[in-house]
Amino acid sequence: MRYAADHIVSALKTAREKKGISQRELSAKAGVPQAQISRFENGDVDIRLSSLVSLGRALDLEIELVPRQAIAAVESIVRAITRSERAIQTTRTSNDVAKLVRTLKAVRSPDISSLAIEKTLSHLRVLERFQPTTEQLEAVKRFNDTLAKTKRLDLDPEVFAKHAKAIELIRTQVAYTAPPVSLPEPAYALDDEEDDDA
Amino acid sequence: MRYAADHIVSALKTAREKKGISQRELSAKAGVPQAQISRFENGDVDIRLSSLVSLGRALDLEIELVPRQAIAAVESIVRAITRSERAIQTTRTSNDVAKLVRTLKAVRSPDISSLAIEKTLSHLRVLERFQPTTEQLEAVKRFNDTLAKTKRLDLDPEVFAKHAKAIELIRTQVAYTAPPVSLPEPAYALDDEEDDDA
DNA sequence: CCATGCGATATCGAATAAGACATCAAGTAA
DNA sequence: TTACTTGATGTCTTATTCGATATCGCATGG
Repeated sequence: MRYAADHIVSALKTAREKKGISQRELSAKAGVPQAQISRFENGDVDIRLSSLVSLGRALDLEIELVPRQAIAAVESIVRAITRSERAIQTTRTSNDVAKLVRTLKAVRSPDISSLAIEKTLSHLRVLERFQPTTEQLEAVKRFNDTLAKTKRLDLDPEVFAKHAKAIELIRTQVAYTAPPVSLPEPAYALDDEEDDDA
Repeated sequence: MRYAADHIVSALKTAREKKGISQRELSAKAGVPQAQISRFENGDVDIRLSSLVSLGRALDLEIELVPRQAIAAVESIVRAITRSERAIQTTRTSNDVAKLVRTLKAVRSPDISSLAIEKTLSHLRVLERFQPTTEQLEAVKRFNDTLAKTKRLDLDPEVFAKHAKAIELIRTQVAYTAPPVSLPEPAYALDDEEDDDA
């Protein structure tokens, strides 16, 4: 079924994804069955307000009625806040960084210097300590995707450089803008074969 | 039934009332049965999102998901806009002014000079030409309520003066801030026994 | 290969919103 | 009084969410 509330539906879904929690976790928090959440996110059901509020609350979102005149202003505020929100550190989101670390370590290409790889790895170590924004995490994911596609075989040095540059930029951003608090408990460890600090 | 969405419910109800439209009118606009709107406004039903959106749209309101961090800012914006919104001119809202005019004309009290009454009446004439904000209209309603309560008998001159002062203030505000457009068509006429312009 | 976690689906019964009426009491205007 | 409007309720029937539970295919990691 399609009903005229797509933006709410997709907003809730992306909110969940940004928090990096699964439908089952959200289900536990909100007290709404996972099956129901799935149906809801796919627009299969015309959700009731009480359920919507429950789900929203579990995601730190409130439902507001905004006058048409004000929605531009409101959305810009919301956008600004959302953008600057740190991604909640979970096993899942940190896995994106960990995964990239793992893959990079496996790269053995004649066209890419191990020095360049080391540099990127050290940037990732910084990302691990601070909490990157969801926006920044996406760059990590893109890097992962690219590496997955090329299967680490014919890795184009140009492409690699581009992604590496992106990571470096993020590292700089993070170091300057992220709160200098270290993670309460690193969800994973980087040190399996090296141990130098950046 | 009570479910945790009171603020939405009451917001929608007051929005409708501020527009001065009846449940039946809203029903026609939104395509939702009047009975359903009544039950909804009383919190008797757990409304579905599609209905909520329909009702909201008919009232120029959009549903937004706002991060908890942002709701203070958002609400302040919404408040600011709502407060300064011109009341939609309908038979109902203009009746508030007309009613006050009628009641005032009927006042015959030894404690209140007819001059004071005349003055207020002339202010009301200005209010009729311009569109007062909903906030300002409320002062008119309050005056009405007070007069209704006292049944025009033992009207306290102090109280009268206070309300009259409020109306005068509004008249000044309106003359300065309201758009100098006259109403497309005055929903009612003031001139039944006098015709002097202010 | 096996275990795990993910989102999507299916089924079923119970609860309930929705829709289409019809009133009704209270207030209000003529 | 009479006529009209408004919001609230009642009563049907139908449609659909909801909740509980199980399962599926898929991807990932060991």
